[in-house]
Amino acid sequence: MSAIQPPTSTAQLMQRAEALAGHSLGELAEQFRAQLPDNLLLEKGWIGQFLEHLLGASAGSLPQPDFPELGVELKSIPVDARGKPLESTFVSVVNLQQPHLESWHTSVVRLKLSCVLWLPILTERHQPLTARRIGMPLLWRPNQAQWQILQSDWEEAMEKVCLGQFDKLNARFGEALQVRPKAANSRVLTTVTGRDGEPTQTLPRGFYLRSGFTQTILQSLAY
DNA sequence: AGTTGATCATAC
DNA sequence: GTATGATCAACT
Repeated sequence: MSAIQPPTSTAQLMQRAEALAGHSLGELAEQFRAQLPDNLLLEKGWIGQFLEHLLGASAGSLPQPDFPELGVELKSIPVDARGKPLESTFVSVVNLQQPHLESWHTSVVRLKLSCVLWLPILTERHQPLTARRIGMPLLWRPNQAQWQILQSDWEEAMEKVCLGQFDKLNARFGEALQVRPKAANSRVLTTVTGRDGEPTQTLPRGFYLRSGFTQTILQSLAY
């Protein structure tokens, strides 16, 4: 795959993204000489990483937006024929080690969600990767009500971390932003501080946007 | 059928 | 192990 220069403006990024709309992953893979994986199960993040390349993203695996100069985060989102998200959206890992050093204002969650370029992937169950088409991109900045929900969810989760309540740090909390495991498997553990200040181990977690929240974003911006 | 917990690839 | 990119599969 040839290297693609980072976009110099958000407008240019949007132009690039709009140019992808309507094309199938098969077409784009052929055009850019990329090798589509035989099995998405074995490379779950392939589509997202492919689109990053096509649009010139540069942040790599750093905890910052995909386009640092523009402050724009790219999210590919599988949607059905009605435009409904099929999955939740991973945002970032949860800092379980130093939660007291975290604040909402400087959090990676706030940084990444300040401006998101949603790129819908029209997806049907069992549909081959090559046949899936890119939808129209949407640039989203949270409104005041959305920010309030996100901050509230984030603070609720981080409070549990600060208190060492890792048993309560599950997917049942959070109106828009939920916490779920984020690891290679359930045997992966990370060292944290427990309820009584003692070192203990727990499963790494990540922040995810619930699909219902994402659905309202996509629908409100579609008109 | 929607949600929660589990899992896969890769770079460093 | 921790960060990125996510989807799968079991459970309710």
